[in-house]
Amino acid sequence: MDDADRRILRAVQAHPDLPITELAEKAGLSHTPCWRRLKKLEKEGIISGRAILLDPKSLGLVINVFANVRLKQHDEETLDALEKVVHVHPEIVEVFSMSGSSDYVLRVVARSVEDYERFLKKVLLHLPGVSSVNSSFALKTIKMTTTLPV
Amino acid sequence: MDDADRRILRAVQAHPDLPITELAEKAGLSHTPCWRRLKKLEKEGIISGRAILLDPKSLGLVINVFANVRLKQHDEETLDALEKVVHVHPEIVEVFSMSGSSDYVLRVVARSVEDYERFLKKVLLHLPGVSSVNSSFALKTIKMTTTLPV
DNA sequence: GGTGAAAAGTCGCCCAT
DNA sequence: ATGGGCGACTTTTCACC
Repeated sequence: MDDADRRILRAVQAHPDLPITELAEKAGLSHTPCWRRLKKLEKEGIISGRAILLDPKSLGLVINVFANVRLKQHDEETLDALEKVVHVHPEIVEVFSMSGSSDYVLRVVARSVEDYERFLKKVLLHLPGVSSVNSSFALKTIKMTTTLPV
Repeated sequence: MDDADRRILRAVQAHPDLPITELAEKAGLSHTPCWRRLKKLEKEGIISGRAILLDPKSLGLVINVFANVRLKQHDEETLDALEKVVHVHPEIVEVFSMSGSSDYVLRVVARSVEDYERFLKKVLLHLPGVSSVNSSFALKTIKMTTTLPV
């Protein structure tokens, strides 16, 4: 990864659906080397994929909750089970294991507070090893980006 | 938005760079109506855009922090100023205004704990109206998706 | 790395149904 | 609202500087 690679990454992040020729232009290269580098970045996994971004509001997903989860057991099986099962639920969009007072923080999207409450009772509280879930509601999404600083 | 639209959205989310013909197939339509619906979904803003996803680890961005921000002032100017200035810093990838004990939660990426500490001192603590910042470090990213349930 | 060009595949939009 | 098809454009590959 040299500076040209970084310039390419900055350009694709800012303009994900620009044709290679224009991308190359923005990165200060011509199309072939730019394409070669792009492929290399994909193969190496530095570019991990592409995504379509949907507008949560349009889908009625107006509720964003941070669920702070504490466990009663911390054995490996319990952790592995939990870390696997969160992938099954599309309402859970982010999961981090944490230092400090929570064991995990999950970001959960929902259509309404009632919806979230149902999800909390039916799913979150029954995740492997969970002892308590402390929910913080977002009032508004101020910023939300997939663009990383390179 | 009918059921065909939802099938399309599910298909593009799961396979963002599939050619329209195959997408249409997965959604149970043929290419033209699928294409028209996709365009409509984009125009209506339900599809808000595309993105390239980079692997944070490959970029050295191994530190993920939730910064819980409290304000000393809650007047409109302060809030507006803060909500604008977070867009200037690419290290801040998510910002939510919150109910409960924090006014804002920011997710911040960094290359190291020292890096984060610098950012905390130089930027976060000087954001408009901030009285305190409580940082929780993620030990590991378990799940992180842009795919929404439709 | 850059140039140019040509092959393969998609897309965007027309049509007829 | 669906399916077919065609020209325009991109992506991808190549040979060569």
